[in-house]
Amino acid sequence: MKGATVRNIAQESGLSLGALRHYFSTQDELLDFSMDLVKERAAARIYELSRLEIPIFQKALKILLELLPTDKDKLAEMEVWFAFNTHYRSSGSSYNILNDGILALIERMLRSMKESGALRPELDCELEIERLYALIDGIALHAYLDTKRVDYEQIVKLVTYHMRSICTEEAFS
Amino acid sequence: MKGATVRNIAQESGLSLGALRHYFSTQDELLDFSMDLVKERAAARIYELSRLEIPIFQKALKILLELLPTDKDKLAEMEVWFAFNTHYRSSGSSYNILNDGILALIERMLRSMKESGALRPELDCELEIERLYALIDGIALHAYLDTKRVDYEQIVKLVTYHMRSICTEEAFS
DNA sequence: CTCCGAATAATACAATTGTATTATTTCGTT
DNA sequence: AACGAAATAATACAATTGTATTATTCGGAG
Repeated sequence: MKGATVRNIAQESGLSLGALRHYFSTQDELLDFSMDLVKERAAARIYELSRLEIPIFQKALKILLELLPTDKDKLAEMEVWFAFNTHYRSSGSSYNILNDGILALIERMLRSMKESGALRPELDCELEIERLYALIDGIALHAYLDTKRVDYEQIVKLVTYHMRSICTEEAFS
Repeated sequence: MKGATVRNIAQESGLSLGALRHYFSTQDELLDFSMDLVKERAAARIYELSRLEIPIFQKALKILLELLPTDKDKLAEMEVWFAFNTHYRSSGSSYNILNDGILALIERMLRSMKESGALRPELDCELEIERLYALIDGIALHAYLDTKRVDYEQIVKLVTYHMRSICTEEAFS
């Protein structure tokens, strides 16, 4: 957040301090708005993905890879997300950073896979939801912290490996 | 980092500005030292765990649960860790926050489990290391972000579930 | 065209904060 | 006891920053 001063934001957007203040009377308002914007965009991206009509295993992989920071843009987005999160935590703001919709997306995905028989029948669906959710965010965290080690190829390998381990043979053949 | 001002730290430690400055001539020095301290303590805790002499499955569970924020203290430590991480990223400091030794610990753990036959033979050990590492940090992240949902019970259930899924039947009977 | 409010700009103000300076105290050594 | 260096304290200074104030410009409705 070091650079997210009102003056910097004003300059970068080509406005003066007064002009910017006309729309956002306080810095917190400005930051809240920005975070809402990021969340809206992410939600829209996720929604689009969930409406794809392709084979279930490929679709699952595609969705999961879209959730992960597999390119510079998403990596930067994640950087921002973490910065905001830390800021809100330490500033005691009441802003709720949660609910990015990823959990709900993963839940729908796995339930539909279970329904269609793509999920191995002996698995506990509830726990698989939590496990996949944690795994995805863990990979995201590692990609964010150590991009060299957890690069794109590694991410694909890991996600594919996990999905294979919970799917029936027929689902990805 | 909002409250980590030189003045606050001086006051909380019962020193004056000048006294504190006698030991740390700059704020960055002070923060670097603090982070090193946190890392040292974590490393010591991890080292102790790795020397335990108990059955391999119980030992693995014990170690993994120790790595996770299963109590207020470790949760607070994680909060600090994230705050520092974000600070260092945005301040352009050259401090290297990486290498907490967790990856090395998990690698040793899984390799010894593979050696002793506790790991299911059909699994890819390299990928299982990365998967478990990501899963642990993902659970940690979720516990940090949403303590209500990912509480102690949930953490135990998830970790146990995953370890069972990669261990042979004999390993945890 | 005129007028009025929105939009923008420039400047000011107070608070915080990192760092520097200077003076004073403490304490072990000779 | 005396000296000197380390330790501590108090104060000062400059920079940054959020916010407030005031003035000016713009653009459309009447």
